[in-house]
Amino acid sequence: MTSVDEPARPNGRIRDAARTQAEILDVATQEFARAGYDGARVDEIAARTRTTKRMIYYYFGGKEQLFTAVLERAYGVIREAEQQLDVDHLDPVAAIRRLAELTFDHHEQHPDFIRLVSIENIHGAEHIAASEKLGRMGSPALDVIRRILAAGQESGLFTADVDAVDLHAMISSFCFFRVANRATFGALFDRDLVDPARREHYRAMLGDMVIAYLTAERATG
Amino acid sequence: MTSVDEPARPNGRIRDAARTQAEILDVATQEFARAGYDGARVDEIAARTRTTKRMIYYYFGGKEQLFTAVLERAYGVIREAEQQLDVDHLDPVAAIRRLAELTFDHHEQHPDFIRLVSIENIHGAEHIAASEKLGRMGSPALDVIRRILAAGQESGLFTADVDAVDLHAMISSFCFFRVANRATFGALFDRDLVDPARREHYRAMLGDMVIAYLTAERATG
DNA sequence: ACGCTAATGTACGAACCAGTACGTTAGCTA
DNA sequence: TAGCTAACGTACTGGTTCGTACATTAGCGT
Repeated sequence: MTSVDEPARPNGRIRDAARTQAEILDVATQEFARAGYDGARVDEIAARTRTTKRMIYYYFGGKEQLFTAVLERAYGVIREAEQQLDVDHLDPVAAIRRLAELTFDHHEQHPDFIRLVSIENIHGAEHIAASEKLGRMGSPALDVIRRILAAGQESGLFTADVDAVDLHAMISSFCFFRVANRATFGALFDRDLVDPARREHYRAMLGDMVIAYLTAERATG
Repeated sequence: MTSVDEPARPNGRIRDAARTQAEILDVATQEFARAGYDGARVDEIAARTRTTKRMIYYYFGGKEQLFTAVLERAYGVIREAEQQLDVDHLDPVAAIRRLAELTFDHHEQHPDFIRLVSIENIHGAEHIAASEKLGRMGSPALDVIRRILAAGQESGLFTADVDAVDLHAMISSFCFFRVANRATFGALFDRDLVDPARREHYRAMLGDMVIAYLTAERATG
């Protein structure tokens, strides 16, 4: 199951704080995403690591703090992906489409992240509030949107009355819904929103939607 | 707290199966929405009704079936609202906007419903799968969208390559996200998506987005 | 008025689960 | 190589929580 990458030590345990912590976080991410906060079992997380429950409390303090740490890491990943984005050489329309597609791709590739965010919302974002790290963590995507939006609006190409935060909400909502509500939507409407065969269709649909909204002809007033 | 609407019977308990069941469903809806499926407490639900835990098991069988019953009722409410919709006298553009606004309003007015759906998605829609009622329950909104879309596409007014299910997903995603992710979005970006002061702005934004997408000028292909 | 059953209440049990007290050892440092 | 401490393991507990066995009664039908 797990790839053998530890130096073949005959029997005794190997001490590696960093690896133990990372392993706990990996398994905890899966377990929380699988069952929700209250449905997740600390014992189950421990059982699926090479260490014991004792270490979860040793390193993280408790179930609440463990979930917070899981969230912090998950948000860190998307922030990193956003930082890779380089659209300064593109015109506003292409740049927005590129940004939307990056969000689309990331959400699709990280369904566990989506589930964690859904779970955190059920609990009123109390873990985000309790985390210093998440408060400080800005959003590179927002900065990018701000720049693109300014350029597009100044040139008269973008006619919509939105700011960066609202546009980010619009893009995220489509990407998020598709992954988060896959189960109920599929059960009720018999359509798998994450079917690979429909992936390009939805990816284009998102871009078309955002561009159409931003560039639509509007009554002057 | 609760309005006094029972016939002032001096002391003894009053037997009313329908009222007892309805009361259990009301409280269970709140409790599940508050804490999630596993976070919800059967004892807590019982304590907040005028009956006892025994009756929950008597009428519903167990926690799982209770949650299923809660979901069935919640979906029933939105289906009913959708059936009130009458847009046959409107042109396609106005009709779509009306439909989008109805979805927007219903989502905003029923945050508990949104939370229940989020919770159900965390659990892979297993309760919907277990419910016969929810399988049979169609979607009036989908029928309406189908009719509007056909009219709009035939007249050449709508240029987008979407069917009713996809358009429903697009509209829902914006309405759903705004309510479902209010907590995390607010915590991270310091913007309350459900702030009443911004309500009209987002309502218009949704309509503009959908209309712009449907009517955008497209390269003929 | 009488009995029958749906409806209701009480008290309890068994399993589960987060968290901890206590004991052990790897491996670095002087 | 002695000793020190961070890293780790085992075994347990106390409270919680779903579910049920058993007892009771309201109120309808006849």
